[in-house]
Amino acid sequence: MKSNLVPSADLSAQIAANIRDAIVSGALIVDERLPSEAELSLKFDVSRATVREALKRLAAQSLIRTQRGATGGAFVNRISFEAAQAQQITTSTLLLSMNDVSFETACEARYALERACAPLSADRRKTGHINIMRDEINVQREVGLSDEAFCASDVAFHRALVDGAGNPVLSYQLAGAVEAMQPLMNMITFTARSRDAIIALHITIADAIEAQDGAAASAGLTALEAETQALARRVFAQRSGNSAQV
Amino acid sequence: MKSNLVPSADLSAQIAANIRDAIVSGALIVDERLPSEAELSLKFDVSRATVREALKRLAAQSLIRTQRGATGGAFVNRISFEAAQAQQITTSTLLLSMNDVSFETACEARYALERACAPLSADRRKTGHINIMRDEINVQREVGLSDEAFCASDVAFHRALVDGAGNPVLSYQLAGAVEAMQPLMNMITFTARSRDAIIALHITIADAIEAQDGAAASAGLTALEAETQALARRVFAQRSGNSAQV
DNA sequence: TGAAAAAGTAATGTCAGACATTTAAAGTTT
DNA sequence: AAACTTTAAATGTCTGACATTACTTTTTCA
Repeated sequence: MKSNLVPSADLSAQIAANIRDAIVSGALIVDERLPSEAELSLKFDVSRATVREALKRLAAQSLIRTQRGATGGAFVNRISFEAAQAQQITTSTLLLSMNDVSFETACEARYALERACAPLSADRRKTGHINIMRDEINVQREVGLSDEAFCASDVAFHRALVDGAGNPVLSYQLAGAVEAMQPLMNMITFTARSRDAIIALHITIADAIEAQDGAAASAGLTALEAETQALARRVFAQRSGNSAQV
Repeated sequence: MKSNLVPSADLSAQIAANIRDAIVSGALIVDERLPSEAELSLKFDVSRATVREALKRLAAQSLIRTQRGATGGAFVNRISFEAAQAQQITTSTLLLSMNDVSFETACEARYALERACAPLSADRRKTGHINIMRDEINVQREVGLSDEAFCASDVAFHRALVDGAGNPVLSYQLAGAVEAMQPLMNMITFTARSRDAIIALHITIADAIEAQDGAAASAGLTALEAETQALARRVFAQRSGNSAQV
């Protein structure tokens, strides 16, 4: 852990980058304790406040955790799939909402990635995954269900499909794509008829996954993508046609 | 932007969460200026140091940027695909290295996701993407090329393939999967013979993409995955067989 | 008059030192 | 031996000061 820092940035950013490099490169291993704040401030020749700002930056990325008390300090964190997923979802969601990504583009990406999981999920899905999919389909059938709840159930359905592949890396990657779509999906009003169409395709997909027919599941996802894109086009066209509401 | 904070966590974490929620919910919009540190410290009734720690947490996630000077302050940042990608790569890389994810699992995820891009890329790739792929194949042919350089070229090849789909969301998502694999790939020794096999498949894939034959490109990727998995098995088996080196 | 120079100002960046709080370990008492 | 107390070391927080930056305003003077 050398102290060769890049100038022209905040000291706390430089120090954070320095320590981050040490973690990424493996010079600092999981659960290893960093020097105390006082020691770091000596080492980098800055005040304790600056060291703390650097450590908070790292904590925000789940790279370290801190403990108080006599044997406390900052420890290299083992990034969990859960924490990484949460971060990825936040980042992906903001990325889509801030960069005028079209519904079409995001939707295409999501279904392309899901199709990648379908054959694996058809192969390996457990009974639990099938059950979740069936349950969510029943939720989606409920009359009087709000659009938000319908979307949430949709997300749960698709996550079960993805999880069925039994590959945590895939589940992690897909979480961002699927969850980040939700705010965009929430902009859509789902009529009873469009819900019926979606539910029918969900049943097709669940059947295919249960029958371990990957090709059929992929085809179902393709059909669902087409249905969703068409629905979105209708909704957006109607909106811009009626009231010119943003 | 209310001040109803969750207890039992650091004040700076609570404040960061509060402001983060305001950004994610859209209460604070892109390029909007946050109150000054002094004003925030009044508002949340904490010291300026604590406010600064909170702001550094947000800066570490690219949610805000800060400017010095009279008209400076903290501004809501428009997350760029580039910044999001860099974060995702760091997170994904650490996730794989820290959680004993098997080569097999990571490799499967990567190729599954890449196959999702292949048909789109075959449809839409520009000449530039083909050129990059051809160029990287030539790099991979160089004699005396180090394993690291070979892997780096491999990554560049596959990123060109993914970028060919012309979907920034897909490119962003895939960047994590492809780049995070590199450290794992670097553990492999690529013999001249195994390089030849990989290069041959790269040529098959590049040809298929150029011919806009998505199915052939997918098939090429499947073959490449099988080749890579087999190679990894050979290398790891040999290592555990010979010297009991970690 | 007008452009350059100087001063003003408001913000972040950094520092120093103090105190509060938490936690585990060491020591003491019963 | 168990329960309590003390100690020590660490992070968490506060206060106040000064440094630095960059925009705005004013002044100077050609």
